[in-house]
Amino acid sequence: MNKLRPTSYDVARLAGVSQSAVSRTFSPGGSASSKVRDKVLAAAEELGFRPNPIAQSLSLGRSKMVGLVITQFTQKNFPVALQSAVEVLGRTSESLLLQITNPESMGDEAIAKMMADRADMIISTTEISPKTAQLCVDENVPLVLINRRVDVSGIDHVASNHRGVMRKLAHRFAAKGAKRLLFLEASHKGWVNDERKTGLIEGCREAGLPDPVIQMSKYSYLGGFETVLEYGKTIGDFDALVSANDPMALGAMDALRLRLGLRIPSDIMVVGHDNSPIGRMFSYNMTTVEQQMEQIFSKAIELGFERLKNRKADDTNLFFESQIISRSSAPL
Amino acid sequence: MNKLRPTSYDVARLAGVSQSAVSRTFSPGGSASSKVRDKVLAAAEELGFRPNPIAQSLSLGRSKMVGLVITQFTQKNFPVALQSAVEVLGRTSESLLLQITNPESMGDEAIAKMMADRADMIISTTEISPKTAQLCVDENVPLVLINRRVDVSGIDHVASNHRGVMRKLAHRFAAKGAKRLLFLEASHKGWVNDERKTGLIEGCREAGLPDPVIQMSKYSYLGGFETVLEYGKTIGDFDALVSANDPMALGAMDALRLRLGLRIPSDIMVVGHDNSPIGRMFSYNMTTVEQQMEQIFSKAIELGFERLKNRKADDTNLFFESQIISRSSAPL
DNA sequence: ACGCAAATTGCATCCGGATGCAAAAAAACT
DNA sequence: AGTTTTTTTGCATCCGGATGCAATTTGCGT
Repeated sequence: MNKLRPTSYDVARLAGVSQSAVSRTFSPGGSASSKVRDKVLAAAEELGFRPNPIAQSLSLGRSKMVGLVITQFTQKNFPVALQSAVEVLGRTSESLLLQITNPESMGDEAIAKMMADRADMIISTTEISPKTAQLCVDENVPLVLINRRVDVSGIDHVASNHRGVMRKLAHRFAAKGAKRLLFLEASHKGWVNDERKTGLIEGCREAGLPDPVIQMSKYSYLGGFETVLEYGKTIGDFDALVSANDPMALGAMDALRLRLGLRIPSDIMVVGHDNSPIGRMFSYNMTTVEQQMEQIFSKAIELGFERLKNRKADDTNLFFESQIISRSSAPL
Repeated sequence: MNKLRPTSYDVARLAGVSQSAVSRTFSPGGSASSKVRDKVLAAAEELGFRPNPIAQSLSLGRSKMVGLVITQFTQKNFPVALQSAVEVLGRTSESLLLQITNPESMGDEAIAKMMADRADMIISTTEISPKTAQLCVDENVPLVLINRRVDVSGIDHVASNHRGVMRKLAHRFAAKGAKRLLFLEASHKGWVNDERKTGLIEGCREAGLPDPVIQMSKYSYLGGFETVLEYGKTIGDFDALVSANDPMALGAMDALRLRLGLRIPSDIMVVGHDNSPIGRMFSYNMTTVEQQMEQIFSKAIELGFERLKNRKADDTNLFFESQIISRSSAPL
């Protein structure tokens, strides 16, 4: 019954060689004659032997696991991000260790848990305190932040060019004759929100538009809905509404159409952010901005590996261009 | 620079005790006098010592990791399921090892990878072949399937009572005077789809309604949309449309309202499935069915632990009651 | 204070592979 | 064949804790 898994010693005995020979056969650069290798492989096959990854981890000092700390966004690009990470990791021989954090809270605890679990590197999309970041640096655990900032040397950052795409958006609006823009920023602020806001303002100035009105809103579908209602009919004074994320934009659309009786895009254009699947549905068909999530994760993991192998001295700070996806809520 | 992490030997040396004393201090049932324990804890604190989980795994033969194999559903309850799993695991001292599979493919490969990674147990929401299931049994890795079936002894199953809630739904429809029901089943079939269909049919018969019409549809928003369009105006002959999942239901709603000009619920009621956040938005406000995901995951993990401790001889086959969430698309 | 049981502590070994080193074997060169 | 160089191979040890066993200490009873 208790059929224990065979070890390298079992294989060695059956093959009539030493345990080291077995280990070398299964190691990429191990020197073993083809004669020995064949005997070992045959014996391994017969016993169903697979090297124990835990023993390997202990011996090598590497766990072959990448820790991913990700914020939970029920409606946003959470699945997309995860999917990207999994796909990228599938190509390496790493496994995925996951922690999920609440969007409002810091990820420090989650990162600490990853360190305790001995993840080889940590990729995080959560806010993080400099103290925790420094801890990673001290312990030589590569940490790569995605769409977040922390001012600590030894940490890599990969992000979308949030500012750039928003500037481009402003120019597109200008080209369409839109003048007065309303920007819905998230009450739960952060670097991304700031970048987007700044980009939009910069773009408006460059294009000769007046500064957009900045309006704070609760970060959710309901938040966007209620914020628009508070404006009431006066929201018609704006030519376009730009949201820092999709859920708020969707809430705004529903308030504009269902409650205020405005038409989109003729009365007011709406642009969301992150290309969540919801916005693609026909009843919204919302113009939005898409981040290159897969590329971002891919690069993040690559950077982590470079640090692991000590091939890096400088901090990387990389940006990927986002795409504007034009749909009927704002034909840009 | 290369500040290696301290080991139990370092702590032992500093505290002036043996390595075993350190180990025992950090082990739950270890016998250590308070004098020694204090010295060890002080030394550990000073050095920042934390037991190496990899070494523990090797020694204990347990990895303290739960493997979760989950199907990717961009619009469905994927985040909910994951969140539930993470919350439940947070209460144990396990970590989460994740694999994501394509909904159309088998999870065998993912399960094999989990076994290779030496997960203590595997919780899966993917289709799986009996062969792979048997492999888990043979290797003594507890496998618990969620909302899936496999006919192998030694595997536990936890699922929602899909059939039961659909029967209840039929009764509710009957009470509202609805007679002719249309059931949208997913082209990508499976046990869940069958259970839902069967339940609805049973419920209709019990309630004295005619059998529902079963219509296959592509499993997606667009699938539901197009399927409804194919019916055209004749879909108005039905009193209610029930979908095997949310995305199809949402697509159906949009087709009904935006293309066919029907009113929901007065012309036709619509019920989705899984309570995805989208359905909650005001423009849909869709009646749906909610599964007790957190309880399901919690139970699944509990069952896994019981098998790990050999406290189980029989196969468990457990069902949790789902809730009907009544909203305006079908006020039930 | 003495005897015995119970609790504590250290020693040695195990978990399963990886690897430096030196011995042994094979290949290459006079 | 004799010698040097290159590969193979095995031995021994390490990675960092956990734990059975025996030795030691402490506690309790009289």
